[in-house]
Amino acid sequence: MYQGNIAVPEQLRTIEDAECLIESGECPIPPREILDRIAGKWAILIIVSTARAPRRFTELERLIEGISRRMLTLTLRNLERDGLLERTVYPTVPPKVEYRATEMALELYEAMLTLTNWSRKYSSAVAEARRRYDERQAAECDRL
Amino acid sequence: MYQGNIAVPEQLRTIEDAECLIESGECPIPPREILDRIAGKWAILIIVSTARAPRRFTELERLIEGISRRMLTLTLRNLERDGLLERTVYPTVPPKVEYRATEMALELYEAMLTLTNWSRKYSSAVAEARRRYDERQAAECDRL
DNA sequence: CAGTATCCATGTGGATACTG
DNA sequence: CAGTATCCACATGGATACTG
Repeated sequence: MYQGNIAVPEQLRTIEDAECLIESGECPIPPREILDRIAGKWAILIIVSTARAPRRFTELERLIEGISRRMLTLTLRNLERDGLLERTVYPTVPPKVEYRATEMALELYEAMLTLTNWSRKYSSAVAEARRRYDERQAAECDRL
Repeated sequence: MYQGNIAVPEQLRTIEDAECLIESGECPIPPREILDRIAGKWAILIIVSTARAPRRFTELERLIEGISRRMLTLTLRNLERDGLLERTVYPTVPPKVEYRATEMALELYEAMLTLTNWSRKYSSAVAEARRRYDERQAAECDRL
């Protein structure tokens, strides 16, 4: 049995309690939205790549493999709007714009690491569970 | 300045380093997939509501407001496949099926709390950032 | 350079009729 | 009861031509 101190299930008996934490609560911005923001394919990558030094638009476009111009723009705007990215425009010709992760963003990234740690800890267990599940499905299929 | 010990930016200079953590790495299941799994609107709610006691299908359908039958089924299957949910079938008539969160799932939920904590800490800062951003946009619009 | 605007393909998810 | 199957609406996201 797992003996760690998971505080939450002790307090959360109902789905409403959980929704308080996940969906709404007293916060102006519900946690759900935060999750959505960073769950996107690109946001975390942008935060990380602007964490140590300011980056320019084209630089990010090159760094982040596979991102489209559209998605880069959209994600940058959203992150900037939420105060996770600082945008500095140098009014030169040609224009120069730099993006840099804010401290808030760095802490968010740190929080993300808790999840990646879980992932590292259990990834083989999950893989194993999937293998067994798929095996059972195949067996089921054969039987019919 | 933020003085906490964010370990990662120290180690992660390039986007490739970050991708190691977020996208791939040596794990059989990349963290990205885990994020995708729980980022969905319903997964966490299901995990929480099956955390303290087994729940039946219809029970979940009633508990989790707004979920469609289709999404409930899909999410349950995915969670079961990943070993996050235990599915027990009682071969009675009518059938009875119970779902229960595994220990792995509880730990995942615990990890999620780090994010909701961030959210609680910064939600007003984010809201404020948004307000300012939108205000600037409106002013910009007026000027044109 | 740093975007914006447009078109289009695909995926996601709701509603619901049907079934063992 | 516990699903499955089907249809459809909408959002997401890629490619890319164009612009200040």
